[in-house]
Amino acid sequence: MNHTSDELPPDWPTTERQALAVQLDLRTRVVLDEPGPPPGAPLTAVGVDVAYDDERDLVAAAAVALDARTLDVVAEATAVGRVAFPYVPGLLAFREIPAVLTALRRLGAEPGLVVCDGYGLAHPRRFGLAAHLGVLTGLPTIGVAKNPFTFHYAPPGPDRGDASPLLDGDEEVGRALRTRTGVKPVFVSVGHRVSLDRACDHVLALARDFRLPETTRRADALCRRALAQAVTGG
DNA sequence: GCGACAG
DNA sequence: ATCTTGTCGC
Repeated sequence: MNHTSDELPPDWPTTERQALAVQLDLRTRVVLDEPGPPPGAPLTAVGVDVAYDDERDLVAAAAVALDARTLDVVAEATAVGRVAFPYVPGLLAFREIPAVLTALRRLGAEPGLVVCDGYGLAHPRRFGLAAHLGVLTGLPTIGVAKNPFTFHYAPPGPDRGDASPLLDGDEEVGRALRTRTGVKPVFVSVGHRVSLDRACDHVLALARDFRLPETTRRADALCRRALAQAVTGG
């Protein structure tokens, strides 16, 4: 079985300067005026995540497809390759996306929604990982992050479902969403072809039993396994 | 100049 | 992201 990632996309940026230019170009193609898939209806929600071994210059990505109503796993795929870009705040997409694209190609399911680990429009140039992946694939995408990055928010109410705006100055770039009563919120932002209200509805449904959506929990576990297996061999 | 900084 | 023990709890 071939678990090696394909080569990088031909013109993948090497320098920060190139990456910035790509962001400024691609960000004009983000679609923000579609509501996205309706919550409650049949939906294949795909979680994507990436794990690293910087020592060995390895990256492992996972894509896990769930039935959004039952949270059952319906398909899985992984991809292991070389790290494509260093971690630079604001340029995370260039580090994560190549391996994620390979994993998505290998997934035997058509995603109705892709849930990313990180941000979409909540980004210094309004083009985070989730928005970038959406533009490259054409798929509806959202971002769910565990930290507020450089943004600010007033703590949402204490109950599951309570939310407050995630602010860049006075602009709402996402939402702090409480998925578990009394537990730190997650930070939701729009990627591509999904409204913020629906993004939060989907996150709440997917985070039925835990703070993080089941999509990201499954993808996180799988990419770690794939990385460990790649390092160990066999 | 200094601090902050998704994963 | 990753480095890392025990521990409390369902």
